Amino acid sequence: MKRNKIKTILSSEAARPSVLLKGWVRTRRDAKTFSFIEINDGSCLNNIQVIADDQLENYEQIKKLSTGSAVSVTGTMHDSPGKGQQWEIHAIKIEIIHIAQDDYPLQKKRHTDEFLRTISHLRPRTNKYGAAFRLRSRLCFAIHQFFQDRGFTYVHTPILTGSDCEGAGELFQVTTLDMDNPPRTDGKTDYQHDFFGKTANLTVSGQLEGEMFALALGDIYTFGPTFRAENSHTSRHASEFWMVEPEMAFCDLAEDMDYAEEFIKFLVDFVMTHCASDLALFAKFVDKNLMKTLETIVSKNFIRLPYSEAISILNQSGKNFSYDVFFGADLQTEHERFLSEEHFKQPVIIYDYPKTIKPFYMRINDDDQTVAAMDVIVPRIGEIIGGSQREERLDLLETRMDETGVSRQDHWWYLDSRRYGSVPHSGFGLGLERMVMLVTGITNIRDVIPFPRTPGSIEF
RNA sequence: UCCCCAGUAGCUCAGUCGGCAGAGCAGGUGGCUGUUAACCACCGUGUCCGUGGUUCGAGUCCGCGCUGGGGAGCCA
Repeated sequence: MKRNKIKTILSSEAARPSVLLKGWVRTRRDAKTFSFIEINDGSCLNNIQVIADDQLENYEQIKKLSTGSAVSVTGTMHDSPGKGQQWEIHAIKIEIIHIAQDDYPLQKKRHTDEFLRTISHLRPRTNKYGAAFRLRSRLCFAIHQFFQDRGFTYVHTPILTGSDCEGAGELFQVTTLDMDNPPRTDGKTDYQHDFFGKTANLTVSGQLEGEMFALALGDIYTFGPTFRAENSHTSRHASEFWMVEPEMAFCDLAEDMDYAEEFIKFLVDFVMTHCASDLALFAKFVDKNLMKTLETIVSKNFIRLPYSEAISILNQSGKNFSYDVFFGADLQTEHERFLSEEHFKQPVIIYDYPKTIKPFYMRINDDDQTVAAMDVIVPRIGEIIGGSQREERLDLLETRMDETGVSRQDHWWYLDSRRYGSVPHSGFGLGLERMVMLVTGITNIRDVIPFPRTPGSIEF
């Protein structure tokens, strides 16, 4: 007999004559002639209650089942007379697979997130983290569905890269050289002897390679791990995270913003529809306003605000910001929070930023002062999407590269795309973890990554 | 990298003015009960983060360090 998942059993319309469950004991309570055992198998948030009668041949062993122990239960399904559940299982046979040691760190009460981070290998066994990682999985599925339904091609851009000047944060270097005794030329490490014959790094973005495929396959997306060696200790940054980067040919900035808004709404609506019970946990224990926030995102059109107007609103707000606001200044966290959380109280897309604060590949607008860039700002999270229309005009792109100190020689292949059938195209990047944070209300990125990597921390 | 806060039992935390180290939960034993973070009684638990100093005396005050957290910068 194949095992039944608890999710399937609990959602049954009618009682089944025979079930086989395998899972872990969450809690056990003894009655006079039987024992209540609550079992969880990870298929859903809820436990199933098993009634173990003292007539079972191994009842003395069953009474020793501690929290965390693994069991296999064969039994019959019945309406539960107790409160809190529709169904329960009357055990015919309980096979003890393993009894957890009594120093099992997870208790039948609330733990702090900080403590659970020190036991990342066990925390997915808790309600909250189980829900978070199930939800993360569903969100990844939804990301693929959104793009596949719209005819996008999934492209695997490289994780090892020879490019070292994309300007998106600090890079992790990858080498096979003997770090205690590297080959040297003129006193400096000679990377001609390294594995690839030059320096190599972990990717900080698949965008440039993604553009090459958009200019061949039309609409593409990348979705994979991304690495930043920035020494930042905040609740929103990790050294290893996942990023989704769609890239669309024949697409301008307005259409790019349309896609970004439609995408976020699709993902939020998807989890509201398909992850209702897990979401309910977050709405109850993590963020009381969660459902209201999500409904706002799905129902309201995102505000679209040129950067110059954002500057005006900030200057007229009467707020005393720590950082000055003027045309040419990068928007700080306090400014973004004011706009999305206080002024508009909903997602805002800010676009047409000054070229001086944006990278070389963004398309210059006719005013020659701004570029066709856009950031999607959401309450509580801040920037969740950053994107732009790309500069498709070879001469303007080369000028921008020279201005910003990006090597034309190293990017010869990138420039080739502007020589052979160059077309307007656009794309954006969405941080998966920030999306998980948005839909769960979890405030620390370390709690939405199974085994998070941050500066000074790579246990597990 | 900068600013702020914290570190006491397995976990969550209290510890007053510098004067014998505490509670709840978890664990153990017994009892009770179609129970729901079950309940009741009893029992055990310490490098008070480390280090140096002030003091008759430091968990408590001071210096340095480590670890964790919050915020900023940078960004997704």
